[in-house]
Amino acid sequence: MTRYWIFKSEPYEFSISNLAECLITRWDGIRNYQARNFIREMNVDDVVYFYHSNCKVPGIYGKMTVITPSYSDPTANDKDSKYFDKKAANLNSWLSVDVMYKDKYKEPLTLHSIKQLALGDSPLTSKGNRLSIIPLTDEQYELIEREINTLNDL
DNA sequence: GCCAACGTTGGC
DNA sequence: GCCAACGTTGGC
Repeated sequence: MTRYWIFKSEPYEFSISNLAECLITRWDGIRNYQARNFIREMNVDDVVYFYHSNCKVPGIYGKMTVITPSYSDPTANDKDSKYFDKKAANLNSWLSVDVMYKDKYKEPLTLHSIKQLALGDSPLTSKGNRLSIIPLTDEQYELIEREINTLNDL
């Protein structure tokens, strides 16, 4: 069963353009239990939208796919990593997946536009949302995908 | 830069 | 186990 997700990143840290260059990256440094539990549910070929947060125009800027099952996030136990967690209980305290670049949109789907869609309840559009990994229902995915395709003549 | 919302921490 | 204080996220 293919599932659909949104991953957030601050573009100053890592952007869709960075991913378009390196093509494959490990999505690591997630240090929130709810987000970690979502990573655990991921499967190869899951579809992920790349969301730019904390920037001038927040929104969905591209697409990627999950290319590995979840695995222990090596940065949690790496003293030299900025994501080092000295309290991490064990190797599986935190999880990563690898993702592969798929698309970078000429016209991003802005948060403003997303709020016009009838997504229903989602951490994406609720106030004060800080969740960096957000699951989408099939219906939410369809709405978003259709809007992006319209915007980009896909 | 402001500040609301939320997760985490730590004293009790 | 409660909850106030604190730190961080992220839209505006």
